[in-house]
Amino acid sequence: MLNTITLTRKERDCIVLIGERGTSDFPLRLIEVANRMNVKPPTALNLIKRLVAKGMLKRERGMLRLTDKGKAECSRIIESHRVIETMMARYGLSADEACKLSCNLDFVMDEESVNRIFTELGKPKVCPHGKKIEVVQ
Amino acid sequence: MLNTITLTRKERDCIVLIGERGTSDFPLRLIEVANRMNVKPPTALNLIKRLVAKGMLKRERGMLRLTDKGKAECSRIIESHRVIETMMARYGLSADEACKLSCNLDFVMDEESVNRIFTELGKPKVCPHGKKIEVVQ
DNA sequence: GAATAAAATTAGTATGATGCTAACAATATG
DNA sequence: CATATTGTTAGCATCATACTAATTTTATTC
Repeated sequence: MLNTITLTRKERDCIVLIGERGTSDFPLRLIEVANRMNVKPPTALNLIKRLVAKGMLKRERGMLRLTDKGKAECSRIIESHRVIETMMARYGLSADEACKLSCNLDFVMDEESVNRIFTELGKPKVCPHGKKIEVVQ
Repeated sequence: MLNTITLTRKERDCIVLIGERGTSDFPLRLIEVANRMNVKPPTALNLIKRLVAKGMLKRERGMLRLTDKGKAECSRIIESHRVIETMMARYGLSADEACKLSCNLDFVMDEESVNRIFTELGKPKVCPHGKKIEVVQ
């Protein structure tokens, strides 16, 4: 069963970007999202508006912050991402390849499936390459 | 590295459908592709035209056949599909869940990565559920 | 072979995701 | 305050997906 919350790939990338790099001290702004995603501000704005409409994101004086729902979704994605990545790495894929492929699955996989793989793998805390998840390819 | 031939998800489904069920005795026709993909004939036609343009498919008196290129691509996808599925099933996913998730990866994964997982798994000949690959969800 | 049925095709339209430029507005910063 | 930065709007474009309605083509059947 796939996850009920439907995100597009770019929405997924945006949530992970904001969730990963936007600490409470330094929340991201539109211009930074645009730059990091290699798109122009109007494109980023469009994406951001969709995430706001989906209840994932809130904007306060230009600052972009995930809502609780957005944080939960982001955590789920990152957890799924690491699980999938780790599984693939154990089967001989390079960390980068595993990461890229994982981005195609992490946001569509349901929690139950992730948990089942978790029990087999042990919960990995970091990516196989030890770096942060690269959201923008 | 992702595969250089870029297919959309529906193109992937269509190639696999034709490759799997279209034997040389009974090649599929447009109407059957439409029915099996649960779309109307014009939608199927559009898809088919794109695959013809990409050199994956040829049409002979209404019969749809994969070209050599299409056959190679289809084989690659199916092989990748089974490898990914088997890997996931070994980590506790149900056959159906593994199949669904695998459909998101099988057509974007490059041969080298597939082969690396192959060496770890042993080349599986069938899906974990022993059924044909379900292309249309 | 003509009539009918089935299949294929065209034309037109729609939606959603992604992306852009150009212009303008709002907000900071010096 | 002037300038620079940032955000926003409007308008447009492309691609994938999908539809209906109408027409044409191809098969089948009488």
